[in-house]
Amino acid sequence: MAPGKKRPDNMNKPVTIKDLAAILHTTPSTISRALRDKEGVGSEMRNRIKALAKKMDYQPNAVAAGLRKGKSDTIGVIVPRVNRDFFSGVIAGIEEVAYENQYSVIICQTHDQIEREREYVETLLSARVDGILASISLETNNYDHFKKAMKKGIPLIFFDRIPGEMKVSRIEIDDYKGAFRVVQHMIENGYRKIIHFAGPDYLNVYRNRKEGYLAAMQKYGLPVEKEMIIYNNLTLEAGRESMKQLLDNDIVPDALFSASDYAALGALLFMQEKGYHIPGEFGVAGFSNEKFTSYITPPLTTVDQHSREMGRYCTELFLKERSGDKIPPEKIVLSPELLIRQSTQKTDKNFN
Amino acid sequence: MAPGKKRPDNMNKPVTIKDLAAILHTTPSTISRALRDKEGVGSEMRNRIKALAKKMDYQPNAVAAGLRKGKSDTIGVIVPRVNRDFFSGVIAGIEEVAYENQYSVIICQTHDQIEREREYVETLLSARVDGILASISLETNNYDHFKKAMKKGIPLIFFDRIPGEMKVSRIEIDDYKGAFRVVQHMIENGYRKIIHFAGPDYLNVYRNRKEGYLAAMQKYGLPVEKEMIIYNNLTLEAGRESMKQLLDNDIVPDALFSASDYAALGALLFMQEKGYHIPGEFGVAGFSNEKFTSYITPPLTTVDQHSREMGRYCTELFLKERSGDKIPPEKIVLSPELLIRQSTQKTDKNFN
DNA sequence: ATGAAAGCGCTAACAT
DNA sequence: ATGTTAGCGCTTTCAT
Repeated sequence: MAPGKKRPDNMNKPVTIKDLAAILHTTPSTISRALRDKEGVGSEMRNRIKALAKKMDYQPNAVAAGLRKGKSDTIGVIVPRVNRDFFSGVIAGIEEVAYENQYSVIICQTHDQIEREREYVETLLSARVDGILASISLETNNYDHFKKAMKKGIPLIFFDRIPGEMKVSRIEIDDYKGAFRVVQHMIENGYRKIIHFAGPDYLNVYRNRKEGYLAAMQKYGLPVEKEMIIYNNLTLEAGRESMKQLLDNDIVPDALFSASDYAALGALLFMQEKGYHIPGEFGVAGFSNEKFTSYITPPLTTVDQHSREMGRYCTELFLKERSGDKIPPEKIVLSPELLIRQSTQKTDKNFN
Repeated sequence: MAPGKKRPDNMNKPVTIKDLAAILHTTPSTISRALRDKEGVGSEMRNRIKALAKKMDYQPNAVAAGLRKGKSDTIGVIVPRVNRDFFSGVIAGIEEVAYENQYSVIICQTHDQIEREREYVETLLSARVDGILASISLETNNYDHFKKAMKKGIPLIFFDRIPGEMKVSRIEIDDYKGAFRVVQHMIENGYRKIIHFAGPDYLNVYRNRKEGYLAAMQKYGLPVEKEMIIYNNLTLEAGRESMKQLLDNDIVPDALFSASDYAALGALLFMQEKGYHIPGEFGVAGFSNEKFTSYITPPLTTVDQHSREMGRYCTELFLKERSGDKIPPEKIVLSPELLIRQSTQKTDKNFN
């Protein structure tokens, strides 16, 4: 050692259980047991150990423990984006239950890109997370990366956006029912030519919402022309643009059921600019119950997806699968909640 | 071994570099070098190794590597809540830069509780994260847990909500300037008795917004009575309730500058219900540029905090501090952006 | 270019 | 109640 060094033995390296053991003339195993409140340590010894650990500012090393135990006490969560009310609601729910069970949560945003999704699955597998909770990206139409995770035997649970072809546990809401109810409500309120903004058909949620829409229309004998179903990427801008194109093509519906609140908002704003009265001349309903929907004018009819509960259930599903070897996949379906607001109250005198 | 077992040697244990080494009659060190593209491996050997790794579905174990290297390639992020547009924006920014630099992100929500904040700091230290990015909870008035992290020498960077007394790197927006500008704008638009919804004074952001408010009022010679500054918890409900109490006490201001968009919205809705015209009879401005602010009627004047940029800068600050021993704390101050919308346009004929 | 050896910090099986 | 031993999977000297 060169001269001029500081703190000869108190180098700034973190304290380990070995250090503690040396000081107390005992062994690492005893320290380990004491600190984790395992039995097999005398109460006097236990107290001395805990006191010393505190005094020396001992910091357990979860990485080392993880390596040894073969688990990390960490859950990986994959979502398209964190800044959607729905997803951040789910995350909040996941985090709550995880916290209650001493799990950490690693959050990954795919930005709706399959490539990022792939890389994140790799990262999570490398990190040896104890489970993966995922909602797939808009682009995801191939599931090899998830199948790989399954093959490794790590619990994998999907929520909301779910790969159709995989046999895994899942939790979703009844999108079909939610859509059916919205549209039924609109029809009963006097709307007839109701168009639909849809997402990609290979995503269960959008397919089901579209089916619900179609079923309701059919039940009431209302025709659905091809042009009445518009596929777009469901953003605010897309909603506005789609609406514009419809009018430009002289297609004038009297209502819209959008698979997304954002696209609904875009259309709503556009129609208002064009001078249409909402809900009098044009009714609008969305899906997801984004926070803004209740604050806009008029407040937007939408469907609540119980995001927080979904997150909680999802994590509970994981906890159940965690230990159990080969529990058959479970499926939970939550009931959506129709939130009737002013934007679809064509006939209600109170609103007009 | 009992009979009836399956796959005698191909047990379902994950493949390790040792396994690969045995198969290729070489050693773990060579495998490790090859897989990580370190020099010192013949190109033919390297190819054979990579091919085998792929074929055997080898999954690197980041936990083991982390233990060995003493780092985890993970950043811990602590926020009050993920489902605020501001925080989820910051998270999005953090995640972007982290991803570009092969870092994972662990997200922790304190729910604005100091106790959770403490526990999460512990968790992150145990997990041996390479850095902590944090925005403190509403309750946090003691910083021992963060000081502990600092003492361990792990990079700690605060954003937005910052402990006053600590000498650490930080990134914030100029809340004072933002508030000053809003209030100045309101005064210039003819509002006189402008009240303020404030958060706790020990949080820099709220203190600064209040100071900005006071400075603007003073500059224009407008008196600020004690009753004109209302401390509440800045939720929608609190905003509504505070407004109600003011009116109940016959205090009738002609405008509100709220330190939070949510509280501003609560007050706005309440005043509308009471029949006040906004912005004609009552002006309202908020702070944070939550998404809903531009969709409500009337759209809410507010201040944008450049959340995404803040997240990006914050992570870049971490990257800078990561290796460098004892770089002096840096401080970045972003400029807020005043978003003038209809809710404060008292005198603008276009709006009334 | 490759191999041998050591060890990161912890836990758990097996003694005593 | 405590100690001994072994090893999780990897990276990194240090040899050769």
